[in-house]
Amino acid sequence: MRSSPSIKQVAAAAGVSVGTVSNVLNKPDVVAEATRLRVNAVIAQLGFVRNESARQLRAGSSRAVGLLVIDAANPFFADVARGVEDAVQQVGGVVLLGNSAGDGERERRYLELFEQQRVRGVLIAPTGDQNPPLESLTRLGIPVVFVDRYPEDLAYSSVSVDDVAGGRLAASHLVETGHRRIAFVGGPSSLRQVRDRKQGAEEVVGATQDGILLVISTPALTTAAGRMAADEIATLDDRQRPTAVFAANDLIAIGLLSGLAAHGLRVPEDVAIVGYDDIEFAEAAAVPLSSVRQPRIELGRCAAELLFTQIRALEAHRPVQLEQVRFDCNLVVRRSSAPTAGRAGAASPATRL
Amino acid sequence: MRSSPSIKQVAAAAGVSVGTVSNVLNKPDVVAEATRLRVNAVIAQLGFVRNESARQLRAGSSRAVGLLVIDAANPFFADVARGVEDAVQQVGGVVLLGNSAGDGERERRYLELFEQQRVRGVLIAPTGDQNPPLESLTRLGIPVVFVDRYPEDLAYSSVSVDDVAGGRLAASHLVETGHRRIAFVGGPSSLRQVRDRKQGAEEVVGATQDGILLVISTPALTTAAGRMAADEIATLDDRQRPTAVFAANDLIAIGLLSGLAAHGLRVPEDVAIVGYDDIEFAEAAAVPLSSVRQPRIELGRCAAELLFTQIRALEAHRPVQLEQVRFDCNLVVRRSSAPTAGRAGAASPATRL
DNA sequence: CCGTCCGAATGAAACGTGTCAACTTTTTCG
DNA sequence: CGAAAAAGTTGACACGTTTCATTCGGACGG
Repeated sequence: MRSSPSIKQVAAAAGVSVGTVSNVLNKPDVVAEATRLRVNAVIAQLGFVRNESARQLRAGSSRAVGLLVIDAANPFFADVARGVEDAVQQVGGVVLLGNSAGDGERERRYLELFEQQRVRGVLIAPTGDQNPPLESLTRLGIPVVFVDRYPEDLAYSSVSVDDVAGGRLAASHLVETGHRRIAFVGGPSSLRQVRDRKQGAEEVVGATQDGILLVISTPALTTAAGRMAADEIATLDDRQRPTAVFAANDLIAIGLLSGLAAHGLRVPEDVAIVGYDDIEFAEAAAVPLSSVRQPRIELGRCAAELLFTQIRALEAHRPVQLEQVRFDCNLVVRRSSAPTAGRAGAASPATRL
Repeated sequence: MRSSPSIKQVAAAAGVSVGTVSNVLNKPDVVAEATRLRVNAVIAQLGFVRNESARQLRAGSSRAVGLLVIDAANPFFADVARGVEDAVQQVGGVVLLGNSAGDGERERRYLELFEQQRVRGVLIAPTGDQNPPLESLTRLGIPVVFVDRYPEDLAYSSVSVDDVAGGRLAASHLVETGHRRIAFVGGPSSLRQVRDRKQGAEEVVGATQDGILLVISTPALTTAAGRMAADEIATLDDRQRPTAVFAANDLIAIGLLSGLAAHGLRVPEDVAIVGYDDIEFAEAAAVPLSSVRQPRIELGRCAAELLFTQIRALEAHRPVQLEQVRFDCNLVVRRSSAPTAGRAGAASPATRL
């Protein structure tokens, strides 16, 4: 057999009209029990599968929500996606997951796809510097919510974490434990997350008398990039080398960890490290990683909720209320940034483990 | 504005017929240049976005491929997904990613969704013991390829790795480095991957004179489950405790690692560990993890290719050739299973590091 | 000048579903 | 028992696109 029977064939086989079959499918309570059972039996027997395209064409709305992330392989976004999926499943929807891989072109292609599919709404972690092309979506009446990014023009709802504060948190910790030569490792700087975290660190380090912040740019937020950055750090002579690194991302941090180890540099004795995101693997890393924790799953779930309220408002023809939700982040200190004997922590009373 | 103009409105605005607009969209070369430019201008000006549902309804085929994995948060499957996505993108398709989370019910729901969407094909890493309900798909003429699972009835194409061999590889290594009390940690046993890996280990351990394989079942292949298994191992007294563990999965292995450390047990001195998958984080783990490496991305890419050949065959009304591709796996030895002084490795000449 | 052929454009017919006013049957109640 | 209300069912139309047989207007060859 090649294709599913249509509603019409089901109707014929069950001896009812197409309208009745449609009702069995969508409003089972308005059709008499006997009829409903008979139709359902025929449906099962014929192996009928409703054609979602036709449904959508007629009904004018899909059940899908588009989610576009920067890096689907990053456990941080995997967790965000899980939060989104949980929330969307609960209301009977489905998630179309796109991976822009930090590439504006791929981002654009996915958005176009979402438009053509007439998704109910879009959740996006934008990759580029300025907003991606979303006008077309809004013209179609498709609401958009930013994830992990605060839209400076406030034209969209958003769920985010204050990355500048996170950067400050990480840098303060390093400064307080006695570090003065600190490096920031991350990139590309087209990512706002990266810029904000760096800025936070700059503020803190700049406020010290003698602190200095080196910046090592990477092409992406991956372990491979972290390993390359480690090579760079290792080539510096002892006086130039930072005693601590703030990585824009746990993947970078983990790459640094193994890269530095390969060069015979110890963490935290020679170089302390603080990462960002507190992904599951941070705790289990070669040296348990200090990291700025974000509520990953909650971030996704909340973004989905925000999207739902917008969708409901649109459907009820009520005015759409934009909303900016900011979650708190907090620092989880582990061994990778533990104070060591050689470098007394100014603000930490206990200097040895 | 609320909804995109239809092809009809574009046609009216451009002073042509709908058929011509459709041609501009799909066969630009059959329409005169002047007309084409004019129509394209109108499309841009009106912000027309093609309705994919309508296209699909009429054309009868979608451009989507369904991918259903057991755990989207597992970096192994994230990499498989990347391989799939690469291949699908190349031919202008899109991927619908589903996460069964090891739950047969969710698996069923996603398959139903894929059917309703009339996806072009389905790639599935089945969760349950027997085959998931795929008859409906084949009835619809939607080809299915198994990923990371060999279908014993050979009713579907598949891309997999010989997990029994992988299990033997891991266990042999442990036996050769002198271990006799070995534990297998993993579950649920409804997963064939788990059963096969265990079987491979059993074969090897059973072939020794004095070897013994403990089995510790876990509810899932997650770090949390690994940590719980570590608790169990830690409560055993020294004589009962295995000197080595073969984890069904790197996530389990990483969980074990941190769990054992929390109980003061050293890896590999007290307990050696070998994992499975060789995910990116295995190398960077607290103790670099020995692991059975699978070609993750290649697995996904190959599965997609297999699916494409089936789709092409179906479209050309040629008979479909099923194909079973098996990739090799190999063992990557790192510190977590390095031989230690206390336990001379029978087959390894150097017993100390 | 006629017949042919060719590129270009047309317009109507599907595709499978949801909707809804209209119709029929059954139930209720005075 | 009959009228009115309720419950159940019908059938035609619309959604936006693709497809394809048809038409149109010229160019070309004889």
